[in-house]
Amino acid sequence: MDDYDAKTIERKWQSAWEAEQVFHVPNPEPGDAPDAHFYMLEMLPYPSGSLHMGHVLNYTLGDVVTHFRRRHGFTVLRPMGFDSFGLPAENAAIKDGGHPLEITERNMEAIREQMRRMGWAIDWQREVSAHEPTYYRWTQWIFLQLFEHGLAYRKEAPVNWCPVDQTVLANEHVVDGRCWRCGSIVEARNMAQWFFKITDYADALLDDLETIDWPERTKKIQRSWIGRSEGAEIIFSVRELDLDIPVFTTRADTLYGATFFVVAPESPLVATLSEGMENAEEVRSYARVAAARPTEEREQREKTGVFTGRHATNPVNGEQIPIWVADYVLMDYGTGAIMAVPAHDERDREFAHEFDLPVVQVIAEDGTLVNSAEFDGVNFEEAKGAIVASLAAAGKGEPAINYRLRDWSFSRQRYWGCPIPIIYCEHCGAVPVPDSDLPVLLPDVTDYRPKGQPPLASNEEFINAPCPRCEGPGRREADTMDTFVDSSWYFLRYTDPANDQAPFDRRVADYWMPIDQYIGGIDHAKGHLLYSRFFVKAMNDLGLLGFREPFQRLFHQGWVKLGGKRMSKSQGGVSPNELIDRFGADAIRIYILFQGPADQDIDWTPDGIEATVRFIRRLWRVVHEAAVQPAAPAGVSTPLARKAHETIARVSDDIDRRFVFNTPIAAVMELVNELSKAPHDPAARFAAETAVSLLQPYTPHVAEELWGVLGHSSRLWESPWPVHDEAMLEHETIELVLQVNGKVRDRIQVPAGLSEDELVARAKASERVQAHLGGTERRVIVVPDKLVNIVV
RNA sequence: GCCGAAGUGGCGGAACUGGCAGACGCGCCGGACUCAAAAUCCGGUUCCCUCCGGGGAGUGUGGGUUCGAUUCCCACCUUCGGCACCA
Repeated sequence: MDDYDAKTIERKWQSAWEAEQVFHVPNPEPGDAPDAHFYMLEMLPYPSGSLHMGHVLNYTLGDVVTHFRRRHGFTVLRPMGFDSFGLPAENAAIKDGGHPLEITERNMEAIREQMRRMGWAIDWQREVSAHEPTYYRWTQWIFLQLFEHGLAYRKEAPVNWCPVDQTVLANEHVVDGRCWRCGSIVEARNMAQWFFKITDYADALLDDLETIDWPERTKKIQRSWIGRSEGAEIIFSVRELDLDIPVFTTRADTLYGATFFVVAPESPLVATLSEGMENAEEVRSYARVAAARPTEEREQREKTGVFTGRHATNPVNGEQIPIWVADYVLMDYGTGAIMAVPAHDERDREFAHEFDLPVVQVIAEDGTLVNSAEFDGVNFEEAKGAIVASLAAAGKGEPAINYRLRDWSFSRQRYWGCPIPIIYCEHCGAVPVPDSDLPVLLPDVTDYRPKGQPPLASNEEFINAPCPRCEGPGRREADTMDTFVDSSWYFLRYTDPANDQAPFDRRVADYWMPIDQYIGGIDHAKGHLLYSRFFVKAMNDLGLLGFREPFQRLFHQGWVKLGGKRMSKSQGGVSPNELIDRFGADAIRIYILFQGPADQDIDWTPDGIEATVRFIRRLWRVVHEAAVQPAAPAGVSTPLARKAHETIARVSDDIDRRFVFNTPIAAVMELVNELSKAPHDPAARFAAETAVSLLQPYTPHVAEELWGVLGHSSRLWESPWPVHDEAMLEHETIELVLQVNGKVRDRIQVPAGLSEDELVARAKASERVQAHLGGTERRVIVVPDKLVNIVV
């Protein structure tokens, strides 16, 4: 027996898999009989560096599932690609010199090599990269489809501007008022920007969460991000201006308690209302200053505001209430104006307190209305509907729904991204580039540093283009797309990566999709995972796809942390490559999954990797010993044989039903321990085969090698998953737990299947039980084949 | 502030449907082999008490339901995540 040599074994099997393209799966031809197939996908890496241990966990998880499904007879699609456009590569290029393209491709090559060395079962023939024209041509095409159907539009709007990265950010990427990448405080700017109309899909995105198998916490994040709230739109009017101002409220029941009215400083109403008033200048200057206040300051929550001198009519009682301008009212939620009910809203109460405005209670302690005319005594929940109904009859209000979700701003003032295929023409406006002219290639520029305007704007060769409609002079859109656009449809391109007629053939996409198991970090809960759902729904509406959800089942792996922080590429210290050199890929794969439940965070420590190597060496030794034993005669049922069957059952159930990956390793360790204690058991060989076979998804290299040692000429990677014999799980004797008053007093071996009376008799025969049986017996609880509890 | 998740030995964790708390592994202690060490193997390892038979306590804290609670219910504490002037 040679010593276990990870390096040689791993190289050997990796070469075999590569030479035979073992993990490539072809697409079905039209008319093929449907087969059992499975689409396994992990979120694709961003090639701004090389892989870290977080990736190792993510992709090893996917790998175990891939092998497990393959060996259950499924055709498993498990592709890989690169989210290769984006800021980090560009910033790295600016910092260190070099071109983003060079840096990106160098990183991609390093990652491919790492992935090969980890032995992951990937169909490399389907590789896609966001920055390749063959890919982004279709990103542009999909954008144009959305544009032509009104789902992508350009408008001037206040947006989040990162002063360091010199670009606009989506709401999803502003964290605590700061840029999620560089941490600078985000500024509000008014700019013409591109948006996707994700708000059209707010209800669908909400409702269809019921149809997918996702972690509940992720659904909750999406639900609260979409933020649907049901209420009413109610019209307040300003008599002297003959002006109707609608407000949104969820509390129509408190309408009689509205004692003042507030308009957001950004609202166009500020100008209208202050027009001709004595203090017009004061009002406007407050609005100007307040609107320009940095978000951070505005969140201080100290109430400021100014009275306009105007009054609005409360539609329920005709009361004239003062109109204020105050920055605690936001322009981009509801209508940018509110009715204020200081008695029942904390913010309104603070404001009323600050400016000495009247407070009128309209809901009593018991939840019924007071001071509310004919609604007095009505329960507040009922009053909501009743008041809205009565306003609706008078044409002064109607039920309404508001969302906190905003449209997705996706244009970026940076270089390293997908060009937006639009040409601006003086006569024709924003004109789409015809399909036949796609892709609009990202030009090779030398200076791609951000200078307040997008780098492409100063590239004369790129920017000047004739209008596709009138052939007059035009200018190309100089912004590029957010990388989250690229990653909103990559999983579709994998199904048909070489298609040069379309982003994908609908038949093929419909065959593989939706993804059966998606694995990635929960940090994408309200970004990528929401955007992709929107894309799929929109493409379904456009007839490009036959399904409405991309990810049927979702799992979030935990973070691998170092010193309490998430691992990232910028943190040195733990290099998967170095670990592979020292311990081998199999040991690292098993180690990272043995640390605990895969959805839980792991504090990285190298302690115990050695132990994992030790386990593999132990396996190596006992399997070699067992390999010279004769094969077990049929039906042999030694304790070792039963242990093997039990292990098959446990491992299969853990991976399949429970989706846990640490306990199967423990189960196989137990089996190997038993085997090493009984090396000449008639079932020794069977136990060894079982251990190797069950471990194969975790340690595919050494398992394959040992499969050969055990005399198999077949390939383990394509051998059926073992099946346990149910009869072997039944024990002839069981350990009966004996309790007195719920405390364990004894454990005895008894034959399985005894009657309750017989079990009680045996329990009472126990001396240790008898010692605690003083007093009257009140009750006896029997759990057959398990436990007897005598209560005295 | 609102919403959500999690707290188990010295450490990572196991206990799936209310029924033996601590599987498996790390670390540590003792032993075998060895001139010695490494490697390997064997035994022990929740805490406290013990006349060595055993007894008691114990899953963040305090209560409750139950014959029986890591598991269910209530309150609280701590940590982590989401939202946050959203009307």
